[in-house]
Amino acid sequence: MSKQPGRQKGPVTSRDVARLLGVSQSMISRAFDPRASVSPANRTRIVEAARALGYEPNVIARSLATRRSSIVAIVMGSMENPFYTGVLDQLAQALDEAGLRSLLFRVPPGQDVDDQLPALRRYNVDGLIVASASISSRIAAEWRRDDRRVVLINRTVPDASVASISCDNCGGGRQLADLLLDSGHKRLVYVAGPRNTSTNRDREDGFMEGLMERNAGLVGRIDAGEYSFNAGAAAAHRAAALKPDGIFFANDILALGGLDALRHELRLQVPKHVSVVGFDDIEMASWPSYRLTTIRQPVSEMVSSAVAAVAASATAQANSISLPGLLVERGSVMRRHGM
Amino acid sequence: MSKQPGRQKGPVTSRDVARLLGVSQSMISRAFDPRASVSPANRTRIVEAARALGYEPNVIARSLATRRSSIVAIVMGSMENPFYTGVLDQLAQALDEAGLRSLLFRVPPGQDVDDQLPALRRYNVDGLIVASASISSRIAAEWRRDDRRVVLINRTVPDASVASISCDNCGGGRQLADLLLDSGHKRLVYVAGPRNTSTNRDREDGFMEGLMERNAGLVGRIDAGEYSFNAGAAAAHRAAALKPDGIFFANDILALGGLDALRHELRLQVPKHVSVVGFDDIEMASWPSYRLTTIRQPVSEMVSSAVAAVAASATAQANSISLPGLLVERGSVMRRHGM
DNA sequence: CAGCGTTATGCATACGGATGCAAATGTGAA
DNA sequence: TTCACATTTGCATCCGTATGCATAACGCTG
Repeated sequence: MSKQPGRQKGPVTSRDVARLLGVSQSMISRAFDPRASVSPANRTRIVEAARALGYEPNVIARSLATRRSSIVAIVMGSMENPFYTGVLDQLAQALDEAGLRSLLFRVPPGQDVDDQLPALRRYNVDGLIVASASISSRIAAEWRRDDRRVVLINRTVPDASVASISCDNCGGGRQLADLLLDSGHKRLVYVAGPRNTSTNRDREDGFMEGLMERNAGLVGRIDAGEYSFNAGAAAAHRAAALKPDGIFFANDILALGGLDALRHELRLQVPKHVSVVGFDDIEMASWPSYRLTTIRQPVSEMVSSAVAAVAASATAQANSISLPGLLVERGSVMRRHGM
Repeated sequence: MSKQPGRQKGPVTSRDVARLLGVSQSMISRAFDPRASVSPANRTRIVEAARALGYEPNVIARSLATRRSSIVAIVMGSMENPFYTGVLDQLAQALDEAGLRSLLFRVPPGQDVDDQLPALRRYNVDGLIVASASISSRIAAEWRRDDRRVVLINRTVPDASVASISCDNCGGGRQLADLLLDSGHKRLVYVAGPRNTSTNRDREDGFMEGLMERNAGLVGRIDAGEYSFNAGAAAAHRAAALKPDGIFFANDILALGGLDALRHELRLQVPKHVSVVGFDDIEMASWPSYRLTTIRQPVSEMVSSAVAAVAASATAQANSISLPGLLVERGSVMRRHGM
């Protein structure tokens, strides 16, 4: 039970450094703020002493005083779709490089994102990146009022205060329509994802427009209900009944499930009997068993834009940007005879 | 520019509630602490008033006062291995259910985890769950001293103060050895993952022991270098030169890459010409194109144990637990003739 | 009704840094 | 040398909640 002042209990604080150097605590604080005015000599002394003592500013205390935290919340809806695990991975890394921490929120399926968000504000998070889920404009407005940025990935919301970064889902759908038509497909089926997602809506719209512009149409439309491998397989069974020669699955994970069902359960050859295309270009799409032709979403660009948007100064205009997807042709589409 | 006291700038604080009710701020604080003594009548009044005003305790301020944060840091090494994205997903969910938030740390490849950890302490995180990476015992000791729990998933460290949850990798390796031997395989190859991972070491050890107990051996050992699809494919090429009739890849993602290379690049049939087994049971292992026989790690149990361990009271003993894996037989192993 | 043990409440202060303002110091021009 | 002005520094206070200690209110027993 020695009570020497030398060995304190807790971690080193700015006051410890101040005492050692015989200066005020404020100066320590300022020494770590690049914009503050501290004489160069003292700044050096302080930084050295701080390192010697093992002092690191306490982020919590700082956050209490400044009302900002350098923490960005990442809200993920489903993680079933591998596309979003990739996004998450890159997001975490990009935020880290921007000096921001990521607080991860998984929204349980069925739960509403909006309900979780008030809890988030108690953490003073500086911003919010929402992937694979949406958000009400009421909530968005609240956050904006507090000067907290919110960025949606692949979703949009009719409110100018929230930034939104998407792949050009509509344009991608068109490209796929052109591809299938150019290679002579006549009996096309669209397998839709969840109704309420803008990714699904835009891809479908683009595809249909592309078809209609060339006076083509669908032989059928199947509702897969959710973005998952099994849903894709189930949809493939229903699609097969329509004798299609080409199927556009609303995303890759559906397409992969569909492709496997087509080949292994329905004994159909892909692309010989049916062509299959997807959307996203998840890693597995390139695996030799699949070689799926698809649209690649520019994930890195989307992630950098998202991070730039949350980190943006308050005055910056929140805007929606849409990045073009890239058609990646692999082996799941075949040129049809007699066109 | 009205200056009415009614409409404040910032969020509602405990003092606002106190003022409204004409009681002290401490009472508000205590009303939200189940162990504190507050008269039932007042507790009710306070909770109601709080809800009416939209008051929510500020977690940052609380954290500053209590030195705890209800935040757990999840440190992930590589996210290339899909197994860990599954773990992450479940972890985030389980922590959430335990009332804990997850701060996600991605350790860039090549970077040392230890270097990142001091930064973490500035966030007052209550605990640390490390997956797919290790940690030095010096750091572990520091955290323990501050009464911060650290839990390793699928790694161990020679220090009793850190809890460690693993799948019984060794036992899994044995099971696979038995399976391959029982089904008459004679020319076995082991494809190793990263040298410094305990998962790889234990699986290999278990496999070799299983082999040796029955006087069998390897026809060769290939070093894949890392846990990735492409590394598996590359390893398969080298393994094929050895004319094996069975290959144990240190984990599923390697096995999948290997399997595809075997089939599509080396024109070998699996399992007819070569049997293939992996470890983890990632989702893709069950896809019809692969139907990989593998050992399933009990992810849910591992995750619950990990969460229980970080949430445990300080007095609880940190211990290492090892959960058995389950052999999942699918279609990538064939019974060999003449045994 | 006095005397005592509980329970409820308020007061004051701590947690660790940030920051507006005033005081002190330094610089240059006249 | 003196005064005006810019740069450094320190003081005091705030951010929002938790909590030890003292006090007030309450219930019970004899």
